[in-house]
Amino acid sequence: MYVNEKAIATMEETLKIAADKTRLKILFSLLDECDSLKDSREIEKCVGDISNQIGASQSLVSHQLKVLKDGDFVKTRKDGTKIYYSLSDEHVREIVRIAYEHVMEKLI
Amino acid sequence: MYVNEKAIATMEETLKIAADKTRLKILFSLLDECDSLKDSREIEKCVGDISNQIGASQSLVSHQLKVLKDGDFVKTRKDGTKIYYSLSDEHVREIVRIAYEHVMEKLI
DNA sequence: TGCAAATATGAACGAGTATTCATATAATGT
DNA sequence: ACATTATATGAATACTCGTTCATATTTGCA
Repeated sequence: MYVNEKAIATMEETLKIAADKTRLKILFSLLDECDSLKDSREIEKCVGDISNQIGASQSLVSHQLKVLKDGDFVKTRKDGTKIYYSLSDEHVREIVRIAYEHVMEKLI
Repeated sequence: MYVNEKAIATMEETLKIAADKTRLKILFSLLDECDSLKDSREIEKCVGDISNQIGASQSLVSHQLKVLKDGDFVKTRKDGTKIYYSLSDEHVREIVRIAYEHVMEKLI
C-alpha cells in the first residue's frame, strides 16, 4: 500500500474542495429534489436559485461554484443569461453520499 | 434531501481533517503492511516510526496525530515510553479507500 | 537520582482562503 | 442604443492552519 506523492497531492486537493460548508451546501442543493442520495436524477440550478436556497450571497456562490467547476465537481450549461449548474458525474455523487452517511452515523 | 446546518458542519470538520497531505500520509502509513485497501489488518505504529516512514519531523507528526485523534480518526495504545497509533475503525478505512479509488481514476 | 529516549506542547511565522463589497461583463428585450 | 437581469471578477480583509523551533513531560533504566 505504498502511495506516491502525486496521489497524496491529488487526494488533498479533492478533499479540500469538498471540505467547506458553502460548497457542501451547494453540492447538496444540487441533490435537493432527489428522494434520497441513491436517487440519481440530474438536477440543474442557476446561480440565483442556489444563492436563494442556501442563503448565501450571489457573489459568494459564484466564487465557490468556480472552485467546484475547476475541481470538476460540477458542470455547466448556458441558456440565455442564465447558467445552469449540475453535479458533474457519479463520482461526486458518491463522495457526497459517503460523507453524508458517515456524518449521520457520527451524529447519532 | 434537506441537510441541516449541524450535518453540514460535521461533514466540513471531518473532510477538513482528511484534507491534508501530512495527515493523509500518516493514515496511509497505518495501512502500510496491508496488501490492499480491502485488507483489514490492524496496523500499529509509534510516532517515531511514522515520522521516519513519511519523512516528516517528530513534532509535525505529533501535532497532526493529535488532530487525527481529536477527530476520532486514530486510537492509541501506550507501551512504555512509546505510544502506538492505529486507525480507529472501519469508517476511517472506508473514507481513505474512497478517496484513494477516486483519485486513482482521476490520475489515469 | 540522574540520564536518555519517546512524545507532547506552545509560541511564532507565513501561506492560504472564505467572505464581502464594489464593479465588470454578457445576454435579453424594448 | 439603453435598461435590466444574471453572473463573473478583482481587491481587500480577517481568519484559519500547516510547519518549524525550542522546550516540557513522561517513562524506563543504570
